[in-house]
Amino acid sequence: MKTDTDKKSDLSAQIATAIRDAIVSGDMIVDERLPSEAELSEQFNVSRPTVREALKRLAAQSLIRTQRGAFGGAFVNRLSYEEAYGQQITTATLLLSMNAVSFETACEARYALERACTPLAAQRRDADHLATMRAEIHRQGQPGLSDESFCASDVTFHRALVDCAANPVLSYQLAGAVEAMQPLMNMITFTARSRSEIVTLHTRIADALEASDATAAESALHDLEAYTLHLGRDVMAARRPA
Amino acid sequence: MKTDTDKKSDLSAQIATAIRDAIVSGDMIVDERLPSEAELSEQFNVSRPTVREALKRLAAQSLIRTQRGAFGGAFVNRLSYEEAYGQQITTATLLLSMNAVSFETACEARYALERACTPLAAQRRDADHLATMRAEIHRQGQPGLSDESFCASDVTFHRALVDCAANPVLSYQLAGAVEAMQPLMNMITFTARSRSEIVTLHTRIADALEASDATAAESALHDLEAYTLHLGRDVMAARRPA
DNA sequence: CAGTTTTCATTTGTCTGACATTTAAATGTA
DNA sequence: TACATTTAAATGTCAGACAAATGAAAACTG
Repeated sequence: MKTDTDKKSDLSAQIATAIRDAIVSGDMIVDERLPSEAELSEQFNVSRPTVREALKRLAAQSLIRTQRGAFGGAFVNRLSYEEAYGQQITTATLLLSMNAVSFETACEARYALERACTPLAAQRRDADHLATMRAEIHRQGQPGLSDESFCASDVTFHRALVDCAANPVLSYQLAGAVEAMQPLMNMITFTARSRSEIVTLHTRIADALEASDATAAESALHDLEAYTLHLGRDVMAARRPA
Repeated sequence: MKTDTDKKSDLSAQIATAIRDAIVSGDMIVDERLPSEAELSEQFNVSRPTVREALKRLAAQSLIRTQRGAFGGAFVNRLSYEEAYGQQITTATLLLSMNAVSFETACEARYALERACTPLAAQRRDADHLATMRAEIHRQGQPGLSDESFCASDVTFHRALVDCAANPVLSYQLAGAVEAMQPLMNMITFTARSRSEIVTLHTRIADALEASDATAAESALHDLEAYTLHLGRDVMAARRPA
Protein backbone atom coordinates (compact mmCIF):
# COMPACT_ATOMS: atom_id res chain seq x y z
CA MET A 1 0.00 0.00 0.00
CA LYS A 2 1.40 3.35 -0.98
CA THR A 3 1.76 6.01 1.67
CA ASP A 4 -0.43 8.43 -0.27
CA THR A 5 0.30 11.34 2.03
CA ASP A 6 -0.91 13.53 -0.74
CA LYS A 7 -2.61 11.48 -3.33
CA LYS A 8 -1.63 14.25 -5.72
CA SER A 9 1.27 13.99 -8.08
CA ASP A 10 4.93 13.31 -7.91
CA LEU A 11 5.81 9.98 -6.39
CA SER A 12 9.36 11.03 -5.69
CA ALA A 13 8.11 13.95 -3.60
CA GLN A 14 5.82 11.69 -1.61
CA ILE A 15 8.60 9.22 -0.93
CA ALA A 16 10.97 12.00 0.05
CA THR A 17 8.36 13.33 2.46
CA ALA A 18 7.79 9.92 3.97
CA ILE A 19 11.48 9.40 4.61
CA ARG A 20 11.97 12.96 5.80
CA ASP A 21 9.19 12.49 8.33
CA ALA A 22 10.85 9.34 9.57
CA ILE A 23 14.07 11.26 10.10
CA VAL A 24 12.59 14.39 11.62
CA SER A 25 10.34 12.43 13.96
CA GLY A 26 13.31 10.45 15.19
CA ASP A 27 12.15 7.11 13.79
CA MET A 28 15.51 6.98 12.05
CA ILE A 29 18.53 8.04 13.99
CA VAL A 30 21.77 9.63 12.86
CA ASP A 31 24.06 7.36 10.86
CA GLU A 32 21.35 4.76 10.45
CA ARG A 33 21.42 3.16 7.04
CA LEU A 34 18.41 3.43 4.79
CA PRO A 35 17.36 0.39 2.79
CA SER A 36 19.12 0.11 -0.55
CA GLU A 37 17.55 1.77 -3.56
CA ALA A 38 16.38 -1.60 -4.80
CA GLU A 39 14.71 -2.39 -1.50
CA LEU A 40 13.07 1.02 -1.35
CA SER A 41 11.68 0.59 -4.85
CA GLU A 42 10.05 -2.62 -3.67
CA GLN A 43 8.73 -1.11 -0.45
CA PHE A 44 7.20 1.88 -2.20
CA ASN A 45 6.26 0.01 -5.37
CA VAL A 46 8.11 2.38 -7.64
CA SER A 47 11.07 2.14 -9.94
CA ARG A 48 14.61 2.80 -8.91
CA PRO A 49 14.93 6.13 -10.76
CA THR A 50 11.95 7.41 -8.82
CA VAL A 51 13.50 6.33 -5.54
CA ARG A 52 16.72 7.98 -6.59
CA GLU A 53 14.96 11.26 -7.28
CA ALA A 54 13.50 11.11 -3.80
CA LEU A 55 16.91 10.43 -2.27
CA LYS A 56 18.45 13.32 -4.19
CA ARG A 57 15.82 15.62 -2.76
CA LEU A 58 16.84 14.57 0.73
CA ALA A 59 20.51 14.85 -0.11
CA ALA A 60 19.94 18.42 -1.27
CA GLN A 61 18.74 19.23 2.22
CA SER A 62 21.70 17.45 3.79
CA LEU A 63 19.31 15.00 5.43
CA ILE A 64 21.16 12.00 4.03
CA ARG A 65 24.55 11.23 2.59
CA THR A 66 25.33 8.39 0.22
CA GLN A 67 28.27 6.12 -0.15
CA ARG A 68 29.02 3.79 -3.00
CA GLY A 69 30.18 0.25 -2.87
CA ALA A 70 29.37 -2.82 -0.84
CA PHE A 71 28.01 -1.90 2.55
CA GLY A 72 27.51 1.57 1.20
CA GLY A 73 24.10 3.13 0.78
CA ALA A 74 22.24 6.13 2.09
CA PHE A 75 22.71 7.15 5.70
CA VAL A 76 20.91 9.63 7.88
CA ASN A 77 23.25 12.57 8.02
CA ARG A 78 24.10 14.50 11.15
CA LEU A 79 23.28 18.04 10.10
CA SER A 80 26.40 19.99 10.90
CA TYR A 81 26.47 23.68 11.69
CA GLU A 82 28.52 24.16 8.52
CA GLU A 83 25.84 22.67 6.31
CA ALA A 84 23.08 24.48 8.14
CA TYR A 85 24.96 27.78 7.73
CA GLY A 86 25.24 27.19 4.02
CA GLN A 87 21.57 26.46 3.56
CA GLN A 88 20.58 29.35 5.74
CA ILE A 89 22.73 31.75 3.76
CA THR A 90 21.45 30.56 0.41
CA THR A 91 17.85 30.77 1.52
CA ALA A 92 18.19 34.15 3.17
CA THR A 93 20.06 35.61 0.22
CA LEU A 94 17.46 34.44 -2.25
CA LEU A 95 14.64 35.58 -0.03
CA LEU A 96 16.04 39.08 0.00
CA SER A 97 16.95 39.27 -3.66
CA MET A 98 13.71 37.80 -4.95
CA ASN A 99 11.20 39.56 -2.80
CA ALA A 100 12.19 43.15 -3.22
CA VAL A 101 13.01 43.45 0.46
CA SER A 102 13.96 47.05 1.00
CA PHE A 103 17.39 47.96 2.15
CA GLU A 104 15.82 49.53 5.22
CA THR A 105 14.04 46.34 6.23
CA ALA A 106 17.06 44.14 5.77
CA CYS A 107 19.29 46.59 7.57
CA GLU A 108 16.92 46.94 10.49
CA ALA A 109 16.62 43.17 10.90
CA ARG A 110 20.32 42.62 10.70
CA TYR A 111 21.30 45.17 13.29
CA ALA A 112 18.46 44.23 15.61
CA LEU A 113 19.73 40.66 15.58
CA GLU A 114 23.28 41.74 16.00
CA ARG A 115 22.43 43.84 19.01
CA ALA A 116 20.79 40.75 20.46
CA CYS A 117 24.23 39.17 20.63
CA THR A 118 25.94 42.15 22.17
CA PRO A 119 25.26 41.55 25.87
CA LEU A 120 26.50 37.99 25.60
CA ALA A 121 29.44 39.03 23.47
CA ALA A 122 30.46 41.71 25.96
CA GLN A 123 30.31 39.16 28.71
CA ARG A 124 32.19 36.36 26.98
CA ARG A 125 34.51 38.07 24.51
CA ASP A 126 37.88 36.39 24.32
CA ALA A 127 41.26 37.40 22.97
CA ASP A 128 40.84 35.42 19.76
CA HIS A 129 37.69 37.11 18.60
CA LEU A 130 38.89 40.54 19.64
CA ALA A 131 42.09 39.96 17.70
CA THR A 132 40.09 39.04 14.60
CA MET A 133 38.04 42.17 14.93
CA ARG A 134 41.10 44.36 15.38
CA ALA A 135 42.77 42.76 12.39
CA GLU A 136 39.76 43.39 10.18
CA ILE A 137 39.51 46.97 11.38
CA HIS A 138 43.14 47.43 10.45
CA ARG A 139 42.53 45.98 6.99
CA GLN A 140 39.55 48.24 6.49
CA GLY A 141 41.82 51.23 7.01
CA GLN A 142 44.24 50.24 4.24
CA PRO A 143 44.03 52.58 1.25
CA GLY A 144 44.22 50.21 -1.73
CA LEU A 145 41.34 47.98 -0.66
CA SER A 146 38.66 47.25 -3.25
CA ASP A 147 35.03 47.79 -2.34
CA GLU A 148 34.46 44.06 -2.51
CA SER A 149 37.31 43.27 -0.17
CA PHE A 150 36.09 45.96 2.17
CA CYS A 151 32.67 44.30 2.25
CA ALA A 152 34.19 40.89 2.82
CA SER A 153 36.21 42.25 5.69
CA ASP A 154 33.08 43.84 7.07
CA VAL A 155 31.35 40.47 7.05
CA THR A 156 34.29 38.84 8.80
CA PHE A 157 34.26 41.56 11.43
CA HIS A 158 30.59 41.16 12.14
CA ARG A 159 30.77 37.40 12.22
CA ALA A 160 33.54 37.63 14.77
CA LEU A 161 31.29 39.92 16.79
CA VAL A 162 28.50 37.39 16.61
CA ASP A 163 30.75 34.46 17.42
CA CYS A 164 31.88 36.35 20.50
CA ALA A 165 28.54 35.47 22.05
CA ALA A 166 29.78 31.89 22.10
CA ASN A 167 26.37 30.50 21.32
CA PRO A 168 26.40 28.31 18.20
CA VAL A 169 22.67 28.60 17.71
CA LEU A 170 22.93 32.37 17.65
CA SER A 171 25.88 32.21 15.28
CA TYR A 172 23.88 29.99 12.99
CA GLN A 173 20.89 32.29 12.97
CA LEU A 174 22.97 35.39 12.47
CA ALA A 175 25.04 33.93 9.66
CA GLY A 176 22.03 34.21 7.40
CA ALA A 177 21.26 37.77 8.34
CA VAL A 178 24.81 39.02 8.01
CA GLU A 179 25.72 37.21 4.81
CA ALA A 180 22.43 37.82 3.08
CA MET A 181 23.01 41.54 3.40
CA GLN A 182 26.28 41.34 1.53
CA PRO A 183 24.87 41.55 -1.99
CA LEU A 184 23.03 44.69 -0.95
CA MET A 185 26.14 46.10 0.69
CA ASN A 186 28.16 45.33 -2.41
CA MET A 187 26.17 47.90 -4.31
CA ILE A 188 27.55 50.61 -2.13
CA THR A 189 30.64 52.49 -3.20
CA PHE A 190 32.69 53.18 -0.12
CA THR A 191 34.49 56.48 -0.28
CA ALA A 192 37.58 57.15 1.82
CA ARG A 193 35.35 59.36 3.93
CA SER A 194 32.74 56.69 4.66
CA ARG A 195 35.35 54.03 5.24
CA SER A 196 37.03 56.07 7.90
CA GLU A 197 33.65 56.65 9.53
CA ILE A 198 32.95 52.93 9.56
CA VAL A 199 36.38 52.12 10.92
CA THR A 200 35.72 54.57 13.74
CA LEU A 201 32.44 52.88 14.58
CA HIS A 202 33.97 49.42 14.38
CA THR A 203 36.69 50.57 16.75
CA ARG A 204 34.06 51.85 19.16
CA ILE A 205 32.42 48.44 19.09
CA ALA A 206 35.65 46.55 19.65
CA ASP A 207 36.65 48.89 22.46
CA ALA A 208 33.28 48.51 24.13
CA LEU A 209 33.42 44.74 23.93
CA GLU A 210 36.95 44.69 25.27
CA ALA A 211 35.72 46.79 28.19
CA SER A 212 32.73 44.45 28.58
CA ASP A 213 30.50 47.46 28.15
CA ALA A 214 27.40 46.11 26.44
CA THR A 215 25.55 49.41 26.49
CA ALA A 216 28.33 51.23 24.69
CA ALA A 217 28.55 48.47 22.12
CA GLU A 218 24.84 48.59 21.45
CA SER A 219 25.00 52.31 21.10
CA ALA A 220 27.81 52.03 18.58
CA LEU A 221 25.82 49.44 16.67
CA HIS A 222 22.88 51.81 16.62
CA ASP A 223 25.05 54.51 15.11
CA LEU A 224 26.48 52.05 12.62
CA GLU A 225 22.99 51.05 11.60
CA ALA A 226 22.02 54.67 11.08
CA TYR A 227 25.13 55.30 9.05
CA THR A 228 24.73 52.19 6.93
CA LEU A 229 21.15 53.17 6.28
CA HIS A 230 22.31 56.60 5.23
CA LEU A 231 24.84 55.16 2.79
CA GLY A 232 22.40 52.67 1.41
CA ARG A 233 19.52 55.04 0.88
CA ASP A 234 21.22 57.03 -1.85
CA VAL A 235 22.30 53.95 -3.75
CA MET A 236 18.90 52.30 -3.49
CA ALA A 237 17.13 55.47 -4.55
CA ALA A 238 19.31 55.64 -7.63
CA ARG A 239 18.72 51.97 -8.36
CA ARG A 240 14.97 52.27 -8.23
CA PRO A 241 14.06 55.20 -10.44
CA ALA A 242 10.64 53.64 -11.03
CA MET B 1 32.41 20.53 -22.62
CA LYS B 2 31.41 19.62 -19.11
CA THR B 3 31.45 22.33 -16.52
CA ASP B 4 33.62 20.31 -14.13
CA THR B 5 33.13 22.67 -11.22
CA ASP B 6 34.33 19.88 -9.02
CA LYS B 7 35.95 17.22 -11.05
CA LYS B 8 34.91 14.87 -8.26
CA SER B 9 31.96 12.57 -8.69
CA ASP B 10 28.23 13.01 -8.84
CA LEU B 11 27.22 14.62 -12.08
CA SER B 12 23.77 15.50 -10.83
CA ALA B 13 25.25 17.48 -7.94
CA GLN B 14 27.55 19.35 -10.31
CA ILE B 15 24.69 20.23 -12.61
CA ALA B 16 22.51 21.30 -9.71
CA THR B 17 25.31 23.54 -8.49
CA ALA B 18 25.79 25.06 -11.92
CA ILE B 19 22.11 25.90 -12.22
CA ARG B 20 21.88 27.08 -8.63
CA ASP B 21 24.76 29.45 -9.23
CA ALA B 22 23.01 30.81 -12.28
CA ILE B 23 19.92 31.50 -10.19
CA VAL B 24 21.65 32.90 -7.13
CA SER B 25 23.90 35.14 -9.19
CA GLY B 26 20.91 36.54 -11.00
CA ASP B 27 21.80 35.11 -14.40
CA MET B 28 18.36 33.57 -14.36
CA ILE B 29 15.49 35.64 -13.12
CA VAL B 30 12.29 34.68 -11.35
CA ASP B 31 9.78 32.82 -13.52
CA GLU B 32 12.32 32.32 -16.26
CA ARG B 33 11.99 28.93 -17.89
CA LEU B 34 14.91 26.54 -17.80
CA PRO B 35 15.70 24.54 -20.93
CA SER B 36 13.77 21.29 -21.14
CA GLU B 37 15.26 18.17 -19.62
CA ALA B 38 16.19 16.93 -23.09
CA GLU B 39 17.97 20.17 -23.89
CA LEU B 40 19.78 20.19 -20.57
CA SER B 41 20.98 16.64 -21.14
CA GLU B 42 22.50 17.77 -24.40
CA GLN B 43 24.06 20.89 -22.92
CA PHE B 44 25.65 19.02 -20.04
CA ASN B 45 26.32 15.85 -22.00
CA VAL B 46 24.49 13.62 -19.57
CA SER B 47 21.39 11.49 -19.69
CA ARG B 48 17.94 12.69 -18.82
CA PRO B 49 17.72 10.81 -15.49
CA THR B 50 20.87 12.58 -14.36
CA VAL B 51 19.43 15.94 -15.31
CA ARG B 52 16.24 15.03 -13.50
CA GLU B 53 18.11 14.19 -10.33
CA ALA B 54 19.75 17.60 -10.52
CA LEU B 55 16.39 19.30 -10.98
CA LYS B 56 14.89 17.43 -8.05
CA ARG B 57 17.71 18.68 -5.88
CA LEU B 58 16.84 22.23 -6.84
CA ALA B 59 13.13 21.59 -6.37
CA ALA B 60 13.83 20.34 -2.84
CA GLN B 61 15.25 23.75 -2.05
CA SER B 62 12.31 25.53 -3.67
CA LEU B 63 14.65 27.06 -6.21
CA ILE B 64 12.58 25.80 -9.11
CA ARG B 65 9.08 24.54 -9.70
CA THR B 66 8.00 22.26 -12.52
CA GLN B 67 4.90 22.11 -14.62
CA ARG B 68 3.87 19.32 -16.89
CA GLY B 69 2.47 19.50 -20.34
CA ALA B 70 3.22 21.47 -23.45
CA PHE B 71 4.90 24.78 -22.66
CA GLY B 72 5.53 23.38 -19.20
CA GLY B 73 8.96 22.79 -17.82
CA ALA B 74 11.07 23.99 -14.94
CA PHE B 75 10.85 27.60 -13.86
CA VAL B 76 12.88 29.65 -11.46
CA ASN B 77 10.71 29.88 -8.39
CA ARG B 78 10.14 33.03 -6.39
CA LEU B 79 11.13 31.91 -2.92
CA SER B 80 8.18 32.89 -0.74
CA TYR B 81 8.40 33.66 2.94
CA GLU B 82 6.19 30.63 3.55
CA GLU B 83 8.61 28.26 1.87
CA ALA B 84 11.59 29.90 3.50
CA TYR B 85 9.92 29.60 6.92
CA GLY B 86 9.36 25.93 6.35
CA GLN B 87 12.93 25.23 5.37
CA GLN B 88 14.25 27.32 8.19
CA ILE B 89 12.14 25.48 10.72
CA THR B 90 13.10 22.05 9.45
CA THR B 91 16.78 22.92 9.42
CA ALA B 92 16.77 24.58 12.82
CA THR B 93 14.80 21.73 14.39
CA LEU B 94 17.16 19.11 13.04
CA LEU B 95 20.19 21.12 13.99
CA LEU B 96 19.03 21.21 17.58
CA SER B 97 17.86 17.63 17.81
CA MET B 98 20.91 16.12 16.12
CA ASN B 99 23.68 18.07 17.71
CA ALA B 100 22.91 17.68 21.36
CA VAL B 101 22.40 21.41 21.71
CA SER B 102 21.77 22.00 25.38
CA PHE B 103 18.50 23.39 26.54
CA GLU B 104 20.42 26.32 27.99
CA THR B 105 22.04 27.22 24.68
CA ALA B 106 18.83 27.01 22.71
CA CYS B 107 16.94 28.95 25.32
CA GLU B 108 19.54 31.67 25.51
CA ALA B 109 19.59 32.09 21.74
CA ARG B 110 15.86 32.17 21.44
CA TYR B 111 15.26 34.82 24.07
CA ALA B 112 18.20 36.90 22.91
CA LEU B 113 16.67 37.00 19.45
CA GLU B 114 13.24 37.68 20.80
CA ARG B 115 14.48 40.61 22.83
CA ALA B 116 15.98 41.94 19.62
CA CYS B 117 12.47 42.39 18.31
CA THR B 118 11.11 44.04 21.40
CA PRO B 119 12.03 47.68 20.75
CA LEU B 120 10.49 47.52 17.29
CA ALA B 121 7.48 45.62 18.55
CA ALA B 122 6.87 48.16 21.31
CA GLN B 123 7.02 50.91 18.76
CA ARG B 124 4.82 49.34 16.11
CA ARG B 125 2.45 47.05 17.98
CA ASP B 126 -1.04 47.11 16.55
CA ALA B 127 -4.43 46.02 17.80
CA ASP B 128 -4.38 42.80 15.80
CA HIS B 129 -1.22 41.39 17.25
CA LEU B 130 -2.08 42.52 20.75
CA ALA B 131 -5.45 40.81 20.43
CA THR B 132 -3.77 37.58 19.36
CA MET B 133 -1.45 37.73 22.31
CA ARG B 134 -4.30 38.39 24.73
CA ALA B 135 -6.31 35.55 23.25
CA GLU B 136 -3.44 33.11 23.66
CA ILE B 137 -2.83 34.27 27.22
CA HIS B 138 -6.48 33.60 27.94
CA ARG B 139 -6.23 30.14 26.44
CA GLN B 140 -3.13 29.39 28.47
CA GLY B 141 -5.13 30.07 31.61
CA GLN B 142 -7.81 27.50 30.82
CA PRO B 143 -7.65 24.47 33.13
CA GLY B 144 -8.26 21.54 30.78
CA LEU B 145 -5.50 22.39 28.34
CA SER B 146 -3.09 19.61 27.41
CA ASP B 147 0.64 20.24 27.68
CA GLU B 148 0.92 20.03 23.94
CA SER B 149 -1.79 22.60 23.34
CA PHE B 150 -0.19 24.83 25.94
CA CYS B 151 3.08 24.66 24.04
CA ALA B 152 1.36 25.36 20.74
CA SER B 153 -0.34 28.36 22.25
CA ASP B 154 3.00 29.50 23.60
CA VAL B 155 4.47 29.37 20.11
CA THR B 156 1.54 31.35 18.71
CA PHE B 157 1.97 33.96 21.43
CA HIS B 158 5.66 34.39 20.75
CA ARG B 159 5.20 34.51 17.01
CA ALA B 160 2.65 37.25 17.46
CA LEU B 161 5.20 39.09 19.57
CA VAL B 162 7.78 38.71 16.84
CA ASP B 163 5.38 39.70 14.08
CA CYS B 164 4.63 42.84 16.06
CA ALA B 165 7.99 44.15 14.94
CA ALA B 166 6.49 44.31 11.46
CA ASN B 167 9.72 43.27 9.81
CA PRO B 168 9.28 40.20 7.62
CA VAL B 169 12.98 39.41 7.60
CA LEU B 170 13.03 39.41 11.37
CA SER B 171 9.92 37.23 11.48
CA TYR B 172 11.54 34.80 9.10
CA GLN B 173 14.69 34.55 11.17
CA LEU B 174 12.81 34.19 14.42
CA ALA B 175 10.44 31.55 13.11
CA GLY B 176 13.28 29.06 13.15
CA ALA B 177 14.40 29.93 16.65
CA VAL B 178 10.92 29.84 18.16
CA GLU B 179 9.64 26.74 16.42
CA ALA B 180 12.83 24.77 16.77
CA MET B 181 12.55 25.11 20.53
CA GLN B 182 9.14 23.48 20.57
CA PRO B 183 10.31 19.86 20.66
CA LEU B 184 12.45 20.75 23.66
CA MET B 185 9.58 22.60 25.31
CA ASN B 186 7.29 19.67 24.67
CA MET B 187 9.33 17.61 27.07
CA ILE B 188 8.33 19.88 29.90
CA THR B 189 5.32 19.03 32.00
CA PHE B 190 3.57 22.26 32.86
CA THR B 191 2.01 22.21 36.29
CA ALA B 192 -0.86 24.51 37.19
CA ARG B 193 1.66 26.43 39.24
CA SER B 194 4.12 26.97 36.38
CA ARG B 195 1.36 27.78 33.93
CA SER B 196 0.06 30.55 36.08
CA GLU B 197 3.58 31.91 36.43
CA ILE B 198 4.02 31.90 32.66
CA VAL B 199 0.64 33.55 32.12
CA THR B 200 1.69 36.28 34.51
CA LEU B 201 4.89 36.88 32.59
CA HIS B 202 3.09 36.83 29.25
CA THR B 203 0.66 39.39 30.60
CA ARG B 204 3.54 41.58 31.68
CA ILE B 205 4.91 41.40 28.15
CA ALA B 206 1.61 42.22 26.52
CA ASP B 207 1.01 45.09 28.92
CA ALA B 208 4.45 46.49 28.29
CA LEU B 209 4.01 46.34 24.53
CA GLU B 210 0.61 47.94 24.76
CA ALA B 211 2.21 50.73 26.78
CA SER B 212 5.04 50.92 24.22
CA ASP B 213 7.45 50.30 27.03
CA ALA B 214 10.30 48.37 25.45
CA THR B 215 12.37 48.27 28.61
CA ALA B 216 9.61 46.67 30.64
CA ALA B 217 8.99 44.14 27.89
CA GLU B 218 12.64 43.21 27.74
CA SER B 219 12.73 42.84 31.47
CA ALA B 220 9.71 40.54 31.40
CA LEU B 221 11.36 38.50 28.66
CA HIS B 222 14.46 38.21 30.81
CA ASP B 223 12.38 36.86 33.65
CA LEU B 224 10.58 34.49 31.33
CA GLU B 225 13.90 33.22 30.05
CA ALA B 226 15.09 32.61 33.59
CA TYR B 227 11.89 30.82 34.46
CA THR B 228 11.91 28.68 31.31
CA LEU B 229 15.49 27.75 32.01
CA HIS B 230 14.52 26.78 35.51
CA LEU B 231 11.70 24.56 34.26
CA GLY B 232 13.84 22.99 31.59
CA ARG B 233 16.84 22.24 33.74
CA ASP B 234 15.11 19.63 35.84
CA VAL B 235 13.66 17.86 32.83
CA MET B 236 16.92 17.86 30.94
CA ALA B 237 18.84 16.68 33.96
CA ALA B 238 16.45 13.75 34.32
CA ARG B 239 16.71 13.00 30.61
CA ARG B 240 20.47 12.82 30.64
CA PRO B 241 21.39 10.54 33.49
CA ALA B 242 24.67 9.68 31.72
C1' DC C 1 50.67 -18.71 11.15
C1' DA C 2 50.76 -13.75 9.57
C1' DG C 3 50.48 -10.74 6.02
C1' DT C 4 49.35 -9.65 1.38
C1' DT C 5 46.80 -10.03 -2.80
C1' DT C 6 42.85 -11.34 -5.36
C1' DT C 7 38.29 -12.22 -5.97
C1' DC C 8 33.62 -11.11 -5.44
C1' DA C 9 29.11 -9.62 -4.10
C1' DT C 10 26.74 -5.42 -3.10
C1' DT C 11 25.43 -0.84 -3.89
C1' DT C 12 25.34 3.59 -5.98
C1' DG C 13 26.09 6.23 -10.43
C1' DT C 14 24.85 6.57 -15.20
C1' DC C 15 22.85 5.48 -19.72
C1' DT C 16 19.33 4.06 -23.21
C1' DG C 17 14.88 3.69 -24.71
C1' DA C 18 10.26 3.41 -24.04
C1' DC C 19 5.53 4.59 -22.56
C1' DA C 20 2.03 7.32 -19.68
C1' DT C 21 0.13 11.65 -18.50
C1' DT C 22 -0.69 16.37 -18.63
C1' DT C 23 -1.36 20.65 -20.81
C1' DA C 24 -2.08 24.43 -23.88
C1' DA C 25 -2.14 25.63 -28.44
C1' DA C 26 -3.84 24.52 -33.04
C1' DT C 27 -7.33 22.70 -35.75
C1' DG C 28 -11.76 21.40 -37.11
C1' DT C 29 -16.84 21.79 -36.88
C1' DA C 30 -21.67 23.37 -36.07
C1' DT D 1 -18.23 32.91 -33.19
C1' DA D 2 -18.27 29.14 -29.82
C1' DC D 3 -17.26 24.66 -28.73
C1' DA D 4 -15.18 20.07 -29.32
C1' DT D 5 -11.19 17.52 -31.02
C1' DT D 6 -6.64 16.74 -32.23
C1' DT D 7 -1.86 17.24 -31.54
C1' DA D 8 2.73 18.38 -30.07
C1' DA D 9 5.73 19.15 -26.27
C1' DA D 10 6.95 18.48 -21.88
C1' DT D 11 7.37 16.12 -17.44
C1' DG D 12 6.53 11.67 -14.80
C1' DT D 13 7.46 6.82 -14.61
C1' DC D 14 9.22 2.39 -15.77
C1' DA D 15 12.44 -1.52 -17.16
C1' DG D 16 16.81 -3.22 -17.93
C1' DA D 17 21.55 -2.72 -18.46
C1' DC D 18 26.42 -1.58 -17.51
C1' DA D 19 30.20 1.07 -14.95
C1' DA D 20 32.57 2.04 -10.85
C1' DA D 21 33.51 1.92 -6.16
C1' DT D 22 34.19 -0.51 -1.95
C1' DG D 23 34.82 -3.46 1.82
C1' DA D 24 34.73 -8.28 3.17
C1' DA D 25 35.95 -12.75 2.46
C1' DA D 26 38.74 -16.05 0.12
C1' DA D 27 43.00 -17.35 -1.83
C1' DC D 28 47.68 -17.02 -1.89
C1' DT D 29 52.46 -16.40 -0.31
C1' DG D 30 56.43 -16.09 2.81
